[in-house]
Amino acid sequence: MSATREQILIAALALAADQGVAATSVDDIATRARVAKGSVFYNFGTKSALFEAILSEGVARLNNHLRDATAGLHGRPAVEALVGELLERIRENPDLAKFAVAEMFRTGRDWQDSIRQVREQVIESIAEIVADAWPDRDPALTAAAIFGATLVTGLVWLVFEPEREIEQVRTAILQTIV
Amino acid sequence: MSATREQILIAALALAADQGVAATSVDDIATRARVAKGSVFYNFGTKSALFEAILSEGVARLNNHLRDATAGLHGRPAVEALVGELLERIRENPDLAKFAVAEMFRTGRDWQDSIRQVREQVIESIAEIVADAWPDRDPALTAAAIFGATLVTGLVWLVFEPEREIEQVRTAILQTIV
DNA sequence: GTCTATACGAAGATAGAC
DNA sequence: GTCTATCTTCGTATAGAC
Repeated sequence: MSATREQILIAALALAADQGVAATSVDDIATRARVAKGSVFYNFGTKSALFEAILSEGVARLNNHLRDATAGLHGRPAVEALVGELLERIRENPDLAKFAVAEMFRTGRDWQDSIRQVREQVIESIAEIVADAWPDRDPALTAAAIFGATLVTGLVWLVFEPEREIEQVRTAILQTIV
Repeated sequence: MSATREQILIAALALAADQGVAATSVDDIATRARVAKGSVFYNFGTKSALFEAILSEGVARLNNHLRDATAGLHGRPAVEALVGELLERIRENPDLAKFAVAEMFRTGRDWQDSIRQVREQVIESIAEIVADAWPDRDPALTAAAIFGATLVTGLVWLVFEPEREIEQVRTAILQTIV
């Protein structure tokens, strides 16, 4: 991937995580990425396509990480590995987590399809582990609860109490989830 | 409150929940509310002030409900009442929940202060109950986990699987949280 | 208190030089 | 492949009639 393209992706995600996509202008993105506005359109075509690329590439990586982290595990250990890995991914890329949270429940957006895939894929990954660990529970709703608890706690940590250790956060979540 | 003001608030919240605030124009709000654009500015001054009003009024109501629902309760029953009440509030006003989720972790916004108060007040309300129910846990992080689990599960329910009963959702959350 | 008409700036997108 | 300059549309906000 070219350096220009990379810089644009990073700048766009950072700005959108903080202000939202619509409030982030291509001018702002270009300035922060230290490229000209024309380069943004040359590399991505439209503003929408730029954010679709951020979303789909980010989610593909996340799903791979979740699968690797839980491969071969079952029951409670699988759930613990999953929560731990998700938390580390959020720490690794908080901007992507913020962006995903903000867009997760919207339906009237250009990248509606991309975001739907994100949600379904991630919840589905978690639901498989839940179904295996607790066969008597509703997999989809339980997966949503675990995902929500980890995502919100992780972001509260990184955005408002970054001085805490990840182990502290992981413990608090796993104590709350059974 | 005047009918015009009320219609504007409802229309603005519905549109912002679906598309985000910045992507929602005052033109769109006025059309949906069946009033003239000028009336929006007459009643609220600026677009920002309109959304600040939505946020602060909505959160004041939410906090009152949470307090009433848990008054006099302690320990696990208090947590159950809290989750149940929060879930009902989300069902009652899903648009406000979507709006709050989308804005929750942003810092570069006009209504940054309002949203900070929202988050702190709600998490604080929950943290008090948590501290009482589980004195050995970290109140703030545990509160975040419970809030996140309920909020995300509630919205997954209403947005993507509305055919389910609220009791089913409540049970799934309370089974997951201990 | 609500409307219509309009001023003015911002933002997405394109054209063409280098 | 990246830049600058420009076009055009859209959106916030205001002024003034009713």
